[in-house]
Amino acid sequence: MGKGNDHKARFAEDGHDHRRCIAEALETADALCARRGVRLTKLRRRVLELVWTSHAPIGAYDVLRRLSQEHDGAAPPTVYRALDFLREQGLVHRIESLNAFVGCADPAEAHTSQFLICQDCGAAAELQDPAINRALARSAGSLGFLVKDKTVELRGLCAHCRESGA
Amino acid sequence: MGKGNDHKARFAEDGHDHRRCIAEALETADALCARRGVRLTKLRRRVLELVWTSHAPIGAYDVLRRLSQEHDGAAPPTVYRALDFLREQGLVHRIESLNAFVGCADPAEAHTSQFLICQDCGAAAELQDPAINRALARSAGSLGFLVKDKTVELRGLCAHCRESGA
DNA sequence: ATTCAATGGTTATAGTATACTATTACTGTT
DNA sequence: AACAGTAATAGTATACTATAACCATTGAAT
Ligand SMILES: [Zn+2]
Ligand SMILES: [Zn+2]
Ligand SMILES: [Zn+2]
Ligand SMILES: [Zn+2]
Repeated sequence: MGKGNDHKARFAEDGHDHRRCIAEALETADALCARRGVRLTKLRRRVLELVWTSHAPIGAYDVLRRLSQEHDGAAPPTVYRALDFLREQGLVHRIESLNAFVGCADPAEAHTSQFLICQDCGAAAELQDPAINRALARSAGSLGFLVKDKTVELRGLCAHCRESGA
Repeated sequence: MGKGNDHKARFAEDGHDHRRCIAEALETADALCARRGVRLTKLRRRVLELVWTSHAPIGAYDVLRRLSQEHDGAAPPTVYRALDFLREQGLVHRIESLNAFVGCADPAEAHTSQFLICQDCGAAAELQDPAINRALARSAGSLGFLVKDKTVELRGLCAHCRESGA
C-alpha cells in the first residue's frame, strides 16, 4: 500500500528514495481509481506524477509549465481540471496559504489533515493528529458551529533545516 | 477598549449594533497607532473602516471598488499597501482560504487566532483557544518543527444559519 | 529651511482560477 | 453502419488576486 498508514506522518528523510515515493503514489492511485470505477486517465496520472515531483507543494502554473513541454496545447484549464479530479479523489491536497498542491500521503480514505510547511526547504508534512481534531471540534462545538471543512497549515522550519540553518 | 477582551470570541449577535462595532474598532486603532507612534492615515483608516463593513471577510478588490467611489485614482496598490500596514499592526487578518480580509477582534497585542467561517452568512468569528494552540504546538514539537506562523480556518455553518437553514 | 524617510499616485505586469464553447473518444442501441 | 448519450479534453477568453517599478508629495526631525 501507500507510504502513509502511519497515524502521524513525518517529513521525508534526507536521502530517501523519492522515485519509490512517486511509484508508490501512482500505484496506490491506480488501485484506488480502479476500485472506485473512476478513470485515472493518462493526463490525470501525469499531473499527479508532476505534483509528486517533490514533497514541496507545487503551483498549478508550475505543473502547467512542465506539462507544456510534453503536451501540446496544455492550458490552465487542462491542469485545473486534472487537479480538481485528483482533489475529489483525495489524491492531492491544496495548500491554501501557498496556492499550491501536494500529493496526499494517505489517500485510501477521506480524512482531514494538518500540514507542517518548511519555509526553508519547502517540504510539507501531512499530519492526521486526533488531538488537534479534538481540540478544533470542541472549540467549534462550544459555539454551535457545524464544521464542514478545515484548513490547518503551520509554517516554520523542519527539524532538518533548523539544524543546518543557523 | 476594543470589543474583544474575551478569551473566546463569538459570532456577532443577530441584531447587534454594528455601527458601534465599527466605531470601537476605529477608536481602538487610533489609540493603538498613537501609542506605537505609527501613522493611521486617513486612507488607512478608511480602508480599515471598509474592512469592518461587516463581519464577513472582504476581498481586496471589493474594498477597492468601494474606495474608488470616493477616492480618485485608487488602484490595487492603494488598497494592498493599506492592508499591509493594517496587517502589520494586527488590525486586520487575512483569511487564506478566501483570499479576503477581516478586522481583528482584539488587536491590542500580537496573537495567533483561529477562524470559524460561515458558508451561509459569510461571517467569520475569531477565536484564541489555548487548547487548540497547545495541540498544535505538541504535534509540531514532536516532529522537531519550529512554528513561525499558523493558519487555522474552519468553514461550515454558524449556529444561527444552522437553525434558520434546513 | 533642509533633509530624508514614509506615504501615496500611476502604470504596467505577474500570478491564480474559472466561464464558456466546441470537439473528441468511448459506450451501448437501433 | 448510423445514432445518441456520456465523459473527457481542447481552445479561447476573461475574471480575480497581487506585486513591481518608478515618481511625486508630504511631513516630521534636525
Ligand atoms: Zn519522497
Ligand atoms: Zn525543511
Ligand atoms: Zn458588528
Ligand atoms: Zn452564519
